[in-house]
Order: sequence, then C-alpha cells, then structure tokens
Amino acid sequence: MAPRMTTSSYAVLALLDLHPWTGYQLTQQAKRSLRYAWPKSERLLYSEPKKLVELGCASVSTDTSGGRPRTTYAITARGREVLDAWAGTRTQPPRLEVEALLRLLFADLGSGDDVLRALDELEYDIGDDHQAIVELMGSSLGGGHPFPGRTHLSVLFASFQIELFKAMERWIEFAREEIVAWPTT
Amino acid sequence: MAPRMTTSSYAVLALLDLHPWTGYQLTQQAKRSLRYAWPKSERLLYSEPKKLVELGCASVSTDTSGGRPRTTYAITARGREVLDAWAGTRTQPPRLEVEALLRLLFADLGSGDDVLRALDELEYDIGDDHQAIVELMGSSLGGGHPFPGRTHLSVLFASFQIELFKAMERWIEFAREEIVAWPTT
DNA sequence: ATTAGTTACTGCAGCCTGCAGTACCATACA
DNA sequence: TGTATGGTACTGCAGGCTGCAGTAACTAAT
Repeated sequence: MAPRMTTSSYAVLALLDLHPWTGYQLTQQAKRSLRYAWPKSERLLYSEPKKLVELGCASVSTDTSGGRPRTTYAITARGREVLDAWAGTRTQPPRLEVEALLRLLFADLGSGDDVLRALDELEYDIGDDHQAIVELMGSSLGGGHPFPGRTHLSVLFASFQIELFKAMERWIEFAREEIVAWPTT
Repeated sequence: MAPRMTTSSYAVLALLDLHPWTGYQLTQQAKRSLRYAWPKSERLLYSEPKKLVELGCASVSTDTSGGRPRTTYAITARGREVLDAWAGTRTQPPRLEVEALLRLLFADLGSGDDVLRALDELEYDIGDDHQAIVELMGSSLGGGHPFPGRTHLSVLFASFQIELFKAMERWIEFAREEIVAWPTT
C-alpha cells in the first residue's frame, strides 16, 4: 500500500521547498524551530523524506565524494503541487499536552508539595524553550536568519510562542499563590 | 509481556480513584475536562481500564441486571499505591501541536489568504474550547460540581486554559494585522 | 412503524515514539 | 601515540496511540 501524507509529511515537504536537506539536517532544523508548532521525534524526521520519495514528492541524490556518503532530499514538481493543495485544506485543531496540569487536576492525591514541584518542573521546561526562542528571534532580527525573506514569518511565529510562555508563567505564579493558601488536608 | 503504565494509564487511574466508572463514562469524563490537559482518543479510554485490570490496579464488576450488561471499573489498593508513586515522579515537558502555526511558518507558499484562513480556523477551534471551559467553570462555581471538595482544583485548572486561550486570541488579532500589512508577493 | 440519536463498545491498519545499536570523524588530553 | 569525549548520520524494532469502520441495543420523536 502507498503511505498517506500526514501533517508531518507536509511539514517536511515544506522544509524541502525552502532548500534541499539531508535527513540529519532535517532533524536539526526541526529542533531549531519546527518543534515549537509541530513537535515530532527525530526518528520520524528520518522516515518522512523516504516516504516523500516513494510518493514522488521528493528526489534523492547521494554524494559519495567525501568520506561518508550523504543522502540529500529535494522537492519535486509533484511535491510542489501537493504542498499547494495542502495550503487550502482545513487545519487540525490545536492540541496541548500538559502533564503538570494533570497532576494539578488530581492533586488531592499525594501531598500539596508534589503539585508545587510539578509547577516548578513546568516552569523549568517552559523556561528552556522560552529562552531558546527569544535567542532564535534575536538572531533572526540581527540578520542571522538563513532565509532573509522569511524573517518576518519567523518573528511572528516566535511571538506566538513567547506570548504563550509568558501567559503560562503568569498563571504558574498565580497558581502557586492559590495552592499555598489552601488548607492542608 | 505485561503492558507499561503510561501517563494516560495514570490519568485513567486517577479518575478511578475519584469514583468507579464504566468505559463509556470514562470517555465522557475525558471529553468534559481531562482532554484540556491530556487529549487522548476515545479508543484509548476504552483500552486503558482493561490494561489497569491486567496490572492489578483496577477491578471489574459486571452488572447484568438491566437490559445491557454494564462493566464498571474500580481502583484497587495496588492501584492506589501505584498512583501515589506517580505523584513523586518527574512530569513530562508540555507539548503543543498547532497546525495553523505550521501554515504560518511556511506561508510564502500559497496565497496570504490561506494563512488568514488558517488563523480563522485556529480562532474558531479555540473559541469552541474557550466557551466550553468557561461554561464548565461557571457550573462548577454554581454548585454543579460532581465532586464538591475538588471545585477549587477544577477552577484553577480551568483558569489555565482560559488564560492560554485569551493569549492565543490576542496573538491572532495581532498576527492578522501584521499579515494584511505585508506586501502581497 | 420508521428514523434519528445516544449508549456502549471491539478490531484493525497503520502512524508515531523511544530506545538500542552501528559506525564514522574530529578534537583534545595524556 | 593511544584513547576518551562528543558530534555526525543513520536503521530496526517493540509497542503506544489514533481513526475508522462495524456492531448492536435502547429511546424519543414523527
């Protein structure tokens, strides 16, 4: 059976439309920016381009000149058509997984300290991404953007993340104050 | 092989700790509140309690008195131990999937109208959830909460969602203005 | 009497993840 | 010169999870 195009396939195809990449480069690119909107495993990023080739949306070229052979993927004309068609389809609803919130929802189990720690962990995890995206935006605006014509897109994209992170951090502060004010069971 | 406890297993186990439920009731409960922190398929909600039984964390009781047999799941002593141990473990980092943002990131493909439509769709999807959670919080505060001792948790939980939804809606407004101001390619 | 909607599930294909494993190359340190 | 660390560059596989189709009983309205 021919594999299906998933949203992840389109994400990789859209990257290929910008530039040809190797599998490894796709994983690096995903780590830098893609993951904030579409967090997918490294494993998948290696598989998707192969699927795209099978579907005629991408082509492979192997360069054996250096020490190790490097397999590079590029978008095809068919791939561009498929990508164009995607732009007109309905987007999937957003999806948020927050385990720390799950802990809060069932907080009467275990001590209140556990919930506070879950909030600390959430703050820490967000902090990492918050810092990374602020730096990314800074380097974009500073002229370090790999695709200068797309700087405005990257900045708008990053501003979404930053606003969300700030909202979450504000809520964490508020939640902490609420929780310590509750009577201990 | 014995199946593993996943975060979804703990989520279902935590629900069982509140009250015994049938598979169908678990899916309904998940639709009402759980999905905002831990969105999982209906299919999984039917499978998880069976796994919990296999692991000795839940017990089944079949009531054949009515027309259709009803299978109800309840937590066991072992289940309570397992749940307690979970409260002390590290939470997973949050995970956000937003396809509309992906469209924005690759917006130079296709027309600008497509991105604006993706933003409309995002606003619409968020609007649904926003409204649902405001109503849920309203009915909780109005005394309609099924577990009165847990009202404060539900309200704090809902406030997270509401703050995030508001932040997203503000950003959508801002992004629309930015996009229409861009020169058309 | 029929239709539509809700209740109440199960099986299956196939998508996706985490982990272990493989192997090459570069730099630094002893 | 040996070796340890860390980055580059992947693949295979078990098993978690989803969407969809299918089944079937009950209920209320038309």
